[in-house]
Amino acid sequence: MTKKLVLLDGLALVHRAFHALPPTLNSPQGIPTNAVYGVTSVLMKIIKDLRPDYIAAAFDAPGPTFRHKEFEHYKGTRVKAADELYVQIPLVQQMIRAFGIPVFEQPGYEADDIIGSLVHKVKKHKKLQTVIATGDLDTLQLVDGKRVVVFTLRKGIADTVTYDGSAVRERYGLSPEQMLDYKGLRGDPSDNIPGVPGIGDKTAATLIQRFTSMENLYAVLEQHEKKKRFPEGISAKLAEKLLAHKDQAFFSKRLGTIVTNLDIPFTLENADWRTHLNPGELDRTLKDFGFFSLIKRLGELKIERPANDTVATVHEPVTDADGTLIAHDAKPYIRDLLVHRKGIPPLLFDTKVGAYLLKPGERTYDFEALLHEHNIPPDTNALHALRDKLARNMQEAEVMRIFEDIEMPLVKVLAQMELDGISVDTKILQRLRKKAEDQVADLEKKIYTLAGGQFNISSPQQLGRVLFEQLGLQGKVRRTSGGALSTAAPELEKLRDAHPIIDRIFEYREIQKLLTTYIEPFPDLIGHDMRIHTTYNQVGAATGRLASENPNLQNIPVKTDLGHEFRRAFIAPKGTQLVSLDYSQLELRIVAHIAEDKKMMAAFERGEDIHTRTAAQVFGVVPAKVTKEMRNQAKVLNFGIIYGMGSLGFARAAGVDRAQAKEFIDRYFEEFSGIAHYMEAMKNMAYQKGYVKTIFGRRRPLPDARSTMPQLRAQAERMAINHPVQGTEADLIKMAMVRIYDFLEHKGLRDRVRMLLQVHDELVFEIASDAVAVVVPQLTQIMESVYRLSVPLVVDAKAGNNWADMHPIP
DNA sequence: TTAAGCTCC
DNA sequence: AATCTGGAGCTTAAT
Repeated sequence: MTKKLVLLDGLALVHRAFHALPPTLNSPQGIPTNAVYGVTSVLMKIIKDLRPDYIAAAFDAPGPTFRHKEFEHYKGTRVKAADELYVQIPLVQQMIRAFGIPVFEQPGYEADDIIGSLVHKVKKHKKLQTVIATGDLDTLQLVDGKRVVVFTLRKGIADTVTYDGSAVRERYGLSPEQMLDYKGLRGDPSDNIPGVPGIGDKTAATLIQRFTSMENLYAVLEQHEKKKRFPEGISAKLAEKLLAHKDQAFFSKRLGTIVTNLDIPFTLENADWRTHLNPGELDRTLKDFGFFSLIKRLGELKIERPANDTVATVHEPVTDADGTLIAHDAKPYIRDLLVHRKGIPPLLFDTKVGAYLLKPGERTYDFEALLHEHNIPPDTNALHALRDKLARNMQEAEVMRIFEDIEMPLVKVLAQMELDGISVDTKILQRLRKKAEDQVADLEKKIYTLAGGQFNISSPQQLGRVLFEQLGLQGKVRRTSGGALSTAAPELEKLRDAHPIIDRIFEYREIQKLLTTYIEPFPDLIGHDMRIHTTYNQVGAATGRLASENPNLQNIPVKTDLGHEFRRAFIAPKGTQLVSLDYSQLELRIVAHIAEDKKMMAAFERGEDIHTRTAAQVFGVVPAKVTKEMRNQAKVLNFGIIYGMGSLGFARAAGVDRAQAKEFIDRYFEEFSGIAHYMEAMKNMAYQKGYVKTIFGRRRPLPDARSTMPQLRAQAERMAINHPVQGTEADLIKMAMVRIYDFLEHKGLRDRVRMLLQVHDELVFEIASDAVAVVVPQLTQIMESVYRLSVPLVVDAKAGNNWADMHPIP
């Protein structure tokens, strides 16, 4: 049996209802309720006509600024009307909840984005039809045949129309995906999407019908541009208009694209409204509003609790064992509680994180798969049963302390960081985009000239042909696994002197990367709060590190000039400072501690530059005699150790021959014998026990340490050497994050100090300017004393108005 | 979907 | 003869 999910676009329905009904309706308390009445009426019509099994509502979250239409509306002349509308929103939400329907809002995003993400999320359920109920047509791009349709109000609230895939084609002559191309050209004034000036409904539709997409349209136009003869039906004037506003058109398309990857705490269970509906409460709510006619209509609907045959397994969060909140992936749920300023349960048991601690490195921790793995029947008790099983296994694996003291308290911290987001200056972004685009275009031309023809520079295959065949460049270039000569940076580096095209390719790649990965997608990722909200994946990295996604804010460029300029777009809002606190040489300090290496410990104890000291030891000179080159080779050596590098790898990285590399490494292990011993000990442990662990007990299973395949075994051994170091680093900074959060909460500083980002050994804060001087030393102190190692932990503090221009704080 | 490439720590 | 330093995410081209 196909089930039906209805997604309500809350604000769109409110708008329609508000303007369709006379503003004379008032609650007994005198609050205007015409929109509440209208939405309730529409909702009952939806229930009657569509008979949905599941319903969820999405609202545009109120924020300090609105990016699109709301802001314009608000600024406009209808402030009074807007007030009367906005005051009803909480009431509408109250009414929707009274029907047992969950309400979702996410600061920084529009209801469309939430709906898009929910549509995306339920896609895997083949036997589910999704109906988007809205007052406007922005969501037509989400339509998918008959499986995702849009149900909209045409006029007033009684006249409705449903768009499935064929209805969209019939009405616009375009497929749902093409609605985006259409909008890109046509624009949408109500959404502040510019489009191409002078192109309206008709032209936009005709062009996309004929050329299928904007990409294709522009490809054709640009080919014809040189000949100054345009395809039939496209006048020179029209072509000129289109070409002149190409950037704006693509920007508009992007602007109009609905986000589909938000992490919303939605499950089909919590959208199972008939189960959650409390008839007495609904009745009372309707009476409170004075909607007596609706109470009568409600009776005619004959709403019944559904039989227990839901599509998915029950794993809605539940509150136990003593006020503990049990959930499989609790963070979205916690985020929701934080948004609505509800209390956070003091104890948490996240089964997803538990499963991860027991088996880090799995690709997914799917709830159903875990039940299967642990032989738990998928019934209403499944979540409890899984919790019990995981708890026992965690006790046994001795990871309970990590779970309870680090990972569970961290969930709330991450949820708050994700909600806060980091402020972005879109003007800087736009300026940089122009600059980068110009540079890329310029480089393209130069590369084509040098190559003697056009080709796709981004295609390694085509680039390889140009370099190695057409230009006949030669060198000790490695091959890719596919057998072709590699065009990766270290290989091209070898050809640098052979041809001027190589340098241009390096520049092209750098700028192209910055453009496509960071600059171009960012406008879409910025919420109406003008902030970027990343998501932290707590179960993504096998060593215990966090991963940042959508977007990844842990790999924002820093080394190159252009990358540095990009960082300038991450700003501290007025009256605040961005403050970065990073652990100095954290991984090497951990190595010194775990390996109990006397010389390395002594160097850190004395506050020496560790790479200079290493060079002094290895090369047998006093530190004052260490040259830049020596220090650099020592640095490569130090980091190589952490990663389990061999002599060949070191030779390559340090630019010495193999014999010399071996000599250096031998000297290193002679001098730092503790480290040599540590490495052997970890390989042994992996072989004997099948796992290694951090100083806090976080495990990493390494079954391949016993493999008979040398390749696999060597890799497992390198992981064995690296995990205790990288994993301990992760443990330490996570502990620091929890302590800092508790400190800020306890001191009532949460409004003035926000922890925004974690970048493995660095924390970035937004701090009220007048609090910086007092708070930063306190934060530094917490980080440095988070755990006592046999070497001191040192934190460097920097502050500034953006993430690029920061000055050290003493 | 995978491979190749680049970004970060 | 060759031997690929750990941990991530994201984009493009090619399949």
